[in-house]
Amino acid sequence: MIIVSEEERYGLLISAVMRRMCLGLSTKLLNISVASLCRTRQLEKAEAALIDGIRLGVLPDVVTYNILITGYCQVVGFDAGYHVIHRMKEAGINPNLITYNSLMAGATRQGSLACCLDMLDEMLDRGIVPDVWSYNTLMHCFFKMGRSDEAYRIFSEILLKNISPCQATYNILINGLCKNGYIKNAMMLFRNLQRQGYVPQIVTYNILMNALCKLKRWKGIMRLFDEIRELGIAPNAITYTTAMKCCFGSRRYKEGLQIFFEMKSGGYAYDLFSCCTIVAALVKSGRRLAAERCIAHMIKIGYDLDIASYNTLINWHFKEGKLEKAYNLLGVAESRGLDCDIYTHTILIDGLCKAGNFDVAERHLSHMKTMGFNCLVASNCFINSLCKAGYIDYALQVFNSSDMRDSCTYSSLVNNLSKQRRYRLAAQLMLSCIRSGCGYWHAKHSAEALNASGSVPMGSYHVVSIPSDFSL
DNA sequence: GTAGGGTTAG
Repeated sequence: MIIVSEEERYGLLISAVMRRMCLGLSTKLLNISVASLCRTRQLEKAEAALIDGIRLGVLPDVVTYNILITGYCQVVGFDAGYHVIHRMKEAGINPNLITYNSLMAGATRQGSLACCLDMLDEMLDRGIVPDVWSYNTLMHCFFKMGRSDEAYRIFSEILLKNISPCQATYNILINGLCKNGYIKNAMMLFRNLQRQGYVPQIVTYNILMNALCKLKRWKGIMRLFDEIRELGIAPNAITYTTAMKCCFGSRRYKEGLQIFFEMKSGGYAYDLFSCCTIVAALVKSGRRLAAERCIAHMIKIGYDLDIASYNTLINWHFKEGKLEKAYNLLGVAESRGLDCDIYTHTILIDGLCKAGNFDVAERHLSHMKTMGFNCLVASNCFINSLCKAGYIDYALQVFNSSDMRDSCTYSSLVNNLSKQRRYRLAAQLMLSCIRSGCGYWHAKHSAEALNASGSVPMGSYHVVSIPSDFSL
């Protein structure tokens, strides 16, 4: 038996407490550093920090592993995140509610409903009670997969189980309804909630504004935008970007730029998203100098450009007729490991067509098809440029050999056929456009074509004068 | 853990 004095006993006690305090503090510090590395996608460094910690006697806890799981899910994918659970078990740490919620979020991000449901099952098997966030995430996952009915069932389950929905629950519900085409229902739900005293967040307004933007409902958006200000809710960069996009999308460049100036004068740092929105609009409306100024700003700030930003800049070079610069920039994007997406290919094809390089454009179009991309817009660019360059019969061949068409496809053909006074064919195409449910567009030549062909009663459409020397 | 950017016709 070792005899220790009273003094020694106190000393040992104090040192144990100190060690524990130190350990607690250090694990917390370790977690902060791992979290910050994971947030900046530096997983290898996060792992190195973990190893260093263990070497120094600082053991990771459940929080450390949960942070790692979130990081792996975000950077690599769900499987990599799930793998961390095995490491937790080896370290003798049990996964908790946050572990499974993070994994469900990871599964949702990559659109895997099966994994999301598996995580819920595993959670229940372990006797962990899901919270509002588990249900929020599951609801989000169902909506993301287009399964609105089941998503709504999860919302009902939240209420049935007497779990209090949080702000995000309603946001996810409203967003899910909007993204699945139930914008009217989402709007009604929003107004009903407001009548019941629900105070919407800026996120809620952003979701609704974005939904109306897709419908090109400019007035509706502006009403919401005014409402935000009346309620004293502070708009953020997303609100401004969405409002601007809607203005630009409906060709209200003046109003869009006004919002941009309001954002600037309000001291909002305009980020990469808003920069791309503005540059794209300036390029499209031919405001060359303003576009250049904005691009110079983008470069000066030193944003970490992603593929969408490169697409914006590549498109700018093409519109300026600088093909070589466009290709160089594409090379830069690829060398940075960024994958070209549907926009990149479409922009390339459009750029090639506008430069009159139809052979290469056509080859790239078939290459795009073999890669499994949806080529509707790219094909429309090809058809439209062929028409404008006078190769309208070849454009018709391309049109007839493909079943991909929308109102843009018809619009290009009808307008250009009408310009060549080939009204009969133009009218036929226009009617088949309307019959196929592609929608209708307002164009001088389309109306001419219809009126001239006598296919529909005069006055049904926007009527314009018909050339006096016209004959069918 | 919920919201925003980039491509075609008129």
